[in-house]
Amino acid sequence: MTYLRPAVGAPTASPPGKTLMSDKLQSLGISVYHEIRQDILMARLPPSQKLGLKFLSERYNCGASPIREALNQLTVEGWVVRIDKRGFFVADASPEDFADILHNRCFIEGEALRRSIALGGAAWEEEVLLTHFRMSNLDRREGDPSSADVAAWETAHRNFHKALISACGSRLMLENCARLYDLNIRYRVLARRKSHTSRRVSDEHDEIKTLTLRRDADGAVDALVRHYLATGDFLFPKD
Amino acid sequence: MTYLRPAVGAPTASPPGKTLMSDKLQSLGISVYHEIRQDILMARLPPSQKLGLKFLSERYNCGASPIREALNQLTVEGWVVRIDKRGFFVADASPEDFADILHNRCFIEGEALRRSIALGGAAWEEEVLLTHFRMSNLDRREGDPSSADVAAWETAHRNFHKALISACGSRLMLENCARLYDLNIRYRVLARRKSHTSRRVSDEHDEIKTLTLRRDADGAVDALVRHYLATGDFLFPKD
DNA sequence: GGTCGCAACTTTATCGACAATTTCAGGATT
DNA sequence: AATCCTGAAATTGTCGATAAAGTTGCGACC
Repeated sequence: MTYLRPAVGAPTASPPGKTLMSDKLQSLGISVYHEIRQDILMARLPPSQKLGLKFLSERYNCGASPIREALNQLTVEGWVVRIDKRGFFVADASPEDFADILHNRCFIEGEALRRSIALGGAAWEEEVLLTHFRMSNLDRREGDPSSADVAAWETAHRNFHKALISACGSRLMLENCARLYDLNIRYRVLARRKSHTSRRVSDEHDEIKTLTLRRDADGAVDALVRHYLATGDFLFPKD
Repeated sequence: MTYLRPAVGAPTASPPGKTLMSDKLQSLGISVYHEIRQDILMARLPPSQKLGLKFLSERYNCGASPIREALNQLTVEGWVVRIDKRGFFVADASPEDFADILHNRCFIEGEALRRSIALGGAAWEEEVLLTHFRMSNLDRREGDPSSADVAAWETAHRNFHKALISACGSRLMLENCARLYDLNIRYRVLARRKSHTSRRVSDEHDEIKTLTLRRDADGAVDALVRHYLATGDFLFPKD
């Protein structure tokens, strides 16, 4: 019996020749974890969806053990809710939850940016400049973007925001921000709106970048918070 | 075969008569999770300790599956580090890590307290008053406290700090604070100092309570932060 | 004498099977 | 007609066994 299985979405044909013994083959549980996480993030698994072990075993093509492993991790991270002896469910989504995420982002990421501006050195400045430039290039393309373009922009956008706060000096803060960022993506997908194409988001990013590199902490944090709040209003106008 | 096992630390004798079908019997994985977590918190499992499956299976008297389940959750929470295909280890501890926890506590819990003071109603005020009173009573006992006393004080202390911020209105903030609180306990235990008996901690708690109930947000937050920083200095004087 | 490589041992990751519990549907009773 | 049992089906939680790594120790070779 073998634990190997075809990579996700890849053709069943194996790569030529060597099996490459320990070459980066992560355990099954971890890769399934990433798959499920992505599916929840992208709302392919909608909120409150029942996550039966059998259903998931078939969907992700593996045994129940790796599935349980993945679900456990997702439970702690808040993507999945577990009801003892009754199974797993995709976490609910609500406007209140979204608002909570939004305000926590403003609060924590604002402080992280402030500290980065205070502590960041030349390498940090260059990283901010670079990631912003890369994102801007993708921004320029108009028309109907392919899904590959969207994915590329998503990555560039994440890298930019990550770069902004990367010099804050606190591991816990960075982890927190990363988690909040992902939680937020889910709501962006659920609202089925692409904020980056419909608003003048690139102007907002420009402003954040400029004020940050100018070491204007108050201005940069203010711009960042306004950027987030504007996105929030755009996604859920009523609130 | 049965999955039941004697409760932790309890005599092997089973309760008289009925097996009480679904009465609150949580799954094995979850109870083992709490046990391991407590052992790490209390440093009975020291930092960097290798957590072999066999070792844990015997220590907690169950199969490997519940152990893996528990370890996975602990990994996400940061208590345990997992190295792929190489096993699990108790997370390292370092002065830098402690400082990070400390500063994040000051920052987040300070804000949470501020919001509680702004939003809290009569029920919140009563809760703060009550939990403080209960802790104060335990504070008075001098001499050599039994371990039961210490545990009771620990609980009362947690409840007081929890009550302070309970009206902040943000689930994420409360979760964050709870996590940071626990992370901090570990360092208190590692430093093998009981801050509550060696300093005038009760005075600091009094001050926090009084300023909070007076709705003096700036003063209360300042007192809280000073309280944390003082504890930090006490535990790791050099930093 | 030190380093490299092979082989036995140890440990992790996974699977399939089994037990305990929940859920659901159908029928009897009030 | 609505409610409450009852039993079957489905699902979760757990275990022991197995495969595929990693680790260690010993001997050969430079």
